[in-house]
Amino acid sequence: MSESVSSSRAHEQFIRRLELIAALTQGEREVLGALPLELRDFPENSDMVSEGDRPTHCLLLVGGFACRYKTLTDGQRTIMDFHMAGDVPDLLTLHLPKMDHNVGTLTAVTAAFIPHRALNEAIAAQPRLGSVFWRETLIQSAIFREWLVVVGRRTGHQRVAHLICDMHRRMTAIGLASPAELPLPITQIEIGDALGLSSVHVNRVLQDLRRDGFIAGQGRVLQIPDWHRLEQFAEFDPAYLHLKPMPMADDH
Amino acid sequence: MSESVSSSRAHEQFIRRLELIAALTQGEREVLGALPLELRDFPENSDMVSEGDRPTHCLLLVGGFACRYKTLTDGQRTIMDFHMAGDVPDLLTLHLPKMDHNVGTLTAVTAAFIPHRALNEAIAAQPRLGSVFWRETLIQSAIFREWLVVVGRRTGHQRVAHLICDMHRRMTAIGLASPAELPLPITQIEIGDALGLSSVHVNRVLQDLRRDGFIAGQGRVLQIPDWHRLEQFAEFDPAYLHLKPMPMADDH
DNA sequence: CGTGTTATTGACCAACATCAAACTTAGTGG
DNA sequence: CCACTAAGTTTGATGTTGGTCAATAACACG
Repeated sequence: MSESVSSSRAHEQFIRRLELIAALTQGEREVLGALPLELRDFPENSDMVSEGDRPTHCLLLVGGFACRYKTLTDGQRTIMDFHMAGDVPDLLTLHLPKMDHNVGTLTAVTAAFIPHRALNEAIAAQPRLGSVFWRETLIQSAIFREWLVVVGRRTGHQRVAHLICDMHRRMTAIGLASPAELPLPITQIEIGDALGLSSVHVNRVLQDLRRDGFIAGQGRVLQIPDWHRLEQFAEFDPAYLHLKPMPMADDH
Repeated sequence: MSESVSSSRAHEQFIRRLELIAALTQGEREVLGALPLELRDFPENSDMVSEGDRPTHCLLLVGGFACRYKTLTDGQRTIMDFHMAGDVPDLLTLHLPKMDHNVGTLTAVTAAFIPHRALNEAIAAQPRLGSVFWRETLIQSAIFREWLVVVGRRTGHQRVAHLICDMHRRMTAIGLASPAELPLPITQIEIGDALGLSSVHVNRVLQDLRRDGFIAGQGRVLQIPDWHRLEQFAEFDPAYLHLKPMPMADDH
């Protein structure tokens, strides 16, 4: 059920993920590589952290997809963000001890538990790591702001297009997608929950986008004939992701 | 145009504001009280920080109201949050140097400039202050998440009611509102920009809320006959503000 | 080969946008 | 103090986006 290693694949993923948003020194990489991790598997559609929890660990996603969501009194849920390998969705519990929302899995997930204490010791040993973690939570914040604009002001078609662009950038950054193919691991219901649309409407929007040549491919693996065109349509500007320039960026 | 004092009213506001979200030691208060501040006035409806800027200072609001917003290509704007005395809306520039949105004034504003360097020195002198600032940015983040739910999933009536509850809590916390009266310094246009509604619709919604006894008073000073009823209607749960229990809380 | 989830379709309806105009208010200069 | 102006508020008429309900079809899984 659990296992403890030093500088495993999980460590590497975490380090590579942080290097997408900040440069790391060798000393910092070493401290990160020595973090104690306990791997654990979660089934599809289960909660990893729940509203009201006061966790003593953070969760590093190693495989699979998760989302951050709230459930309303009438049972509706709002998905506020998606998470994937390398993300630590509950990094905020370091300084906001009580969760005010849930983090749940979309697919089966493997995650590594990192004790708060170990993270704080890492920060103490390499203070700049504190800034990197802080920065990571600020980028999260920037993503929420951008989604606020998307959900508040754009049409259904633009919202769906924006979500596709967003996921594509993030998945490409960690090697899970390519300019050619985007394997989206989320249902139309979940897309609706994230964008404030009904699943019925999401379905119709996807058909329109397909008809208009913005997306292609059936099932959950999308091909996008013209990224530039899609991004333009969605008014997608990746600046809010604050990623350093990608190695194999497909920018015009 | 500018003035430098030690432990002015601005310092006190900042300290009191931070004490709403975290306990401070005497040493921490002293370091905060010694921060170099330069006061400056901004006219109504002007930008204090703009998208693309790389500020070397942070802005502490001392008087007046401001908002955080983005402008879309078609000229529409989305307001992502409101700010008031004691807030440092661009605290995030400490670790996200390039602004990805604007901060502008709603009313005439007095703000104090604090050099990044001074803030970093304060953190170095009292490391727990770093955690407090980090926490402050995390609460900002929690507010964005909550608004995401509100904008994505609630009716116009609930959105407006929620905004009123939100502003009331925050303004009461710093002494700008009471259970009896809420002097809202924002136009219906701005309410619409914040909630993803047209100003026409906001106007009709306000009339409905008035007719149904949720709000009273004309002009921009609202009276709320029954806070509990309004909060229930809005499904407002103040947990996301992460404020410590208020001295004169009006909880049931 | 059932059983449950997801995707799709159609019919109908409500919330909210848009457009345009009138009205109110506050501020400004004479 | 009064006209003049600009911004905000209010009202009405009309159209569109996207929701809801309900049923069917397509999958995935054991």
